[in-house]
Amino acid sequence: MEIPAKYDSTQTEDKWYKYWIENNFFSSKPDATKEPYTIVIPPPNVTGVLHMGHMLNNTLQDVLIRRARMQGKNALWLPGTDHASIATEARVVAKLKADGIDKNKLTREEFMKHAWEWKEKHGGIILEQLKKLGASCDWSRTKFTMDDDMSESVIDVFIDLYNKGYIYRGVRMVNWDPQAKTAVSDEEVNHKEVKSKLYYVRYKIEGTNEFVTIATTRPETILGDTAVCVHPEDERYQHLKGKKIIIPLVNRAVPLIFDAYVDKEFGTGALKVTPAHDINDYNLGQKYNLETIDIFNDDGTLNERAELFIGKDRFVVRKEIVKQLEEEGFIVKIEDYTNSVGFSERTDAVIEPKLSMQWFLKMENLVKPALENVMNDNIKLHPAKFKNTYRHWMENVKDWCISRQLWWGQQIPAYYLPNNKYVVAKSSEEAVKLAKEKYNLTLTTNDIRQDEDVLDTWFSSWLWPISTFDGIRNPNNEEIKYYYPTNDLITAPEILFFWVARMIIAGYEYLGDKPFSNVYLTGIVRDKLGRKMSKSLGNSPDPIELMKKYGADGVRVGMLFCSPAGNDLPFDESMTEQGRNFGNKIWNAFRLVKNWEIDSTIPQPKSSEVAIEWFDNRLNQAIAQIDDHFSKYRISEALMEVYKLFWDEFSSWYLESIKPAYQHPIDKKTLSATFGFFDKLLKVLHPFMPFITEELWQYIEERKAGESIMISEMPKAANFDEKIIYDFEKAKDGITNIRAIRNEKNIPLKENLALFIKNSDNSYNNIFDSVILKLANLSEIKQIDEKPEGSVSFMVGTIEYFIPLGNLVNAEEEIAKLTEELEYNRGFLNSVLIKLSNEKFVSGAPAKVVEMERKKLADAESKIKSIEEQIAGLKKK
RNA sequence: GGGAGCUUAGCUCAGCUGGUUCAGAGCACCUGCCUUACAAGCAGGGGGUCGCUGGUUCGACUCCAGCAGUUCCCA
Repeated sequence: MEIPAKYDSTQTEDKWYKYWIENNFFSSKPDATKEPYTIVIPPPNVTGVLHMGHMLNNTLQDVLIRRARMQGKNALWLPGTDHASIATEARVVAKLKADGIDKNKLTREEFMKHAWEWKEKHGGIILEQLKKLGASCDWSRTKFTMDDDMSESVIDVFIDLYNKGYIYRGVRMVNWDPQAKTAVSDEEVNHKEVKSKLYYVRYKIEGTNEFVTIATTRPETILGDTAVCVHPEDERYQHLKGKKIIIPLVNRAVPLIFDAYVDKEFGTGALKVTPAHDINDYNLGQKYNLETIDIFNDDGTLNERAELFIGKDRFVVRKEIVKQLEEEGFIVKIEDYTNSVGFSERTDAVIEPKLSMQWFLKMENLVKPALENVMNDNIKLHPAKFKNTYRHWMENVKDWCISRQLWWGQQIPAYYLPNNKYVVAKSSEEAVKLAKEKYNLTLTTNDIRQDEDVLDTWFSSWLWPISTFDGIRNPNNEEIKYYYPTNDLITAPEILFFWVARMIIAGYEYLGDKPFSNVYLTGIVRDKLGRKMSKSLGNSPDPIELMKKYGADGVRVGMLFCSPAGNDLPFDESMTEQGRNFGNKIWNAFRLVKNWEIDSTIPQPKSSEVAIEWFDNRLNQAIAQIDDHFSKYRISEALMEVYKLFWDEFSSWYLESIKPAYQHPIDKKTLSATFGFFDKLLKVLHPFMPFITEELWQYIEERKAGESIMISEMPKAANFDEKIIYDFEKAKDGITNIRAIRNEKNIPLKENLALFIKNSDNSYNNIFDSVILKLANLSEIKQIDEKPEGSVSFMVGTIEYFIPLGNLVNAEEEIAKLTEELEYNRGFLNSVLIKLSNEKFVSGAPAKVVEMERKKLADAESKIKSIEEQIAGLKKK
């Protein structure tokens, strides 16, 4: 097989991906004889397109899954998407609008038809994109959170939790998006610093001519005020105890209450209280039993309860009411002010805290096993620092608002009855039956009305590791029993609470077991300036373009290089370049080896024999280190280990050691050992760089149909001899020193040099002399007792090396160099002496440490002695 | 305002339960090389008072306290 001079990723990636698919390598079925290894994908938003965060996240998953597969496990990576109710519905509404269709004119059924059409057409792009990355998901199992079985699981869970008393309906302050006309979760609110005004408004005190002045950023809510609050110890207001306050414009008399919640220093120390439109005011309202006046419609306009400005938008009213307050003398002053305002993540509308009837899930009890099993490491978070955050959240958990005022999603299975009660049932027929049982009502399905709202998307995805295996509807089915608990979950810390934690809760509630054993939290991909990558900033490269340019392997490696778990990843294209360069290096190393002529009659050179012995040990050592990194989820460090192993150890040292002279053949033994190494290296590399490793592995020898590196066995770490590795390091040191001397003295590599070694303490091991001879291009290596004349020298440990250079040696330069070294060693010796003369050190430190210091002392003394001798020798001349 | 984390080379990060010449890696940088595997490369090299101040200890990058800066979470 002829091998192209350049690696072209565009020629290989699609080819091998197709090959893997055709051979069903990604598919997994329960198999009791094999250990399962399972990852469920964090389902991307069905409207989404691949961004850099997905790239990082899915690369990590693919690395883990490919490695597990090669370790002989039954590896399953289960893919899918979630229905993202708000995002998708917004997208569909916008599309309809563009087509001239108003959502409000459609029935629910009509709208859903449009939405499904949109989903079939545009959803799932992201999964196709993942294939470009090489993702080895079992595509036959692709799930969607609104698939019939998945939806049924969600509804079953709702009904079950309701029947257990965990779900209730209640009025609560929620984050209201007046544009999308739905409640959104805390996580879907972005807080931004906004320049606004602080309005000082005076409220008359009933029955007096006195006023109390409050400060507010939202004067339009004055119409909903039902109290004024001051600090109980604020002397300015003591005399007003028991008085009523008159709300301007609407002339409503409200109580003055005293509560330490108020900050005496802020504004005037007097706070207007609007329980319907501010969460803190709401709490005060609860505490003091205040009236609650909700003055807003769902779209953010004022309603009749406001009495004034009815039908006008909240921001219009803000301007108009200030004008009117000014005219009527209520405004004291207006200051510039910066405050934090919540915006909807989806529509960017200003969030309105709003009281509304919603469905809630009681969290207090459900949370207990989820907290406990993370704290005791039954479920491990990587990095572990997230345990703190997790605990903090779980200990302060609030009830989960699970209803959304949307259509796209699972409709809440609650049915309202004519008697103003409701029942929760799987179908309207069952609801009718329940109504009969519970309230003795004889009804038809036409007499009842199902709740309009849908469930929060997270109320689907929290079941993901269970429902994808049908474990809610059939908790004893073969699949769930085999694959659950899954092994690793790879996701972003941002969703630790509202997805990961909730999956853990659901896992313990429904299967009595954790959903996964390890959670690997990735960092956030940022640009060079440290900004989060986002569409609106336009600072994110297109991953598909990036893969075209650098190859999927290159991008994978580039992303992993600087992404230790939990650390943000400041992305720069130069990293993918480095990844591509690595691929190039592997390619060329392979070409070198592949193109050697073999001559089975020539004997194996000594240098090759020892180099093979060394690399075999070094390889096993590296594999052990890589295993260790993986066991600690240090994926980027595992990659770095492979990178250095291949580039430095294998290419720069091993291949150079065994490389035959130009146009000379290689012996059989060496070549076959080298291909053996290559085979192992490619396997270790495969999880990181699946495409190029497959391409090259197929080049090593003719493979049969259906053979692939991705289903081959991952090399296991064998024992290794540290002494050999150590001796080779010393040999490298020697070679490097000689090369430096060549550099410095401008001696070309072609010119032979001799090397003399003075081995006074007999610690020199000559095992790698043949390699040194070859790589440093020496004519001889000789052990001597007396240093030779006219030579430059260097030391490795306590061994002295000399290279005779005749008149190339500049005595002055040598003396200067040696003197500097002498100074350093004397200083070092001194520090050791101080330590050893310290009585407390000698008696206090462990014997081993003291012994080490004695050895350092002896070594330093011998070094100093030989340097001094050398200097004396040079000076004699 | 409450909580957690981080601060080591120009950049991104390792450095486990204090003790080998322990101050590391990759990239970037500098010098010399187009040496027929690879210039997307080869060979060699420089660079850090481990945020600051104290404490514990024979010994601190490592443990403790305070301070400063920074990030995140919650409010």
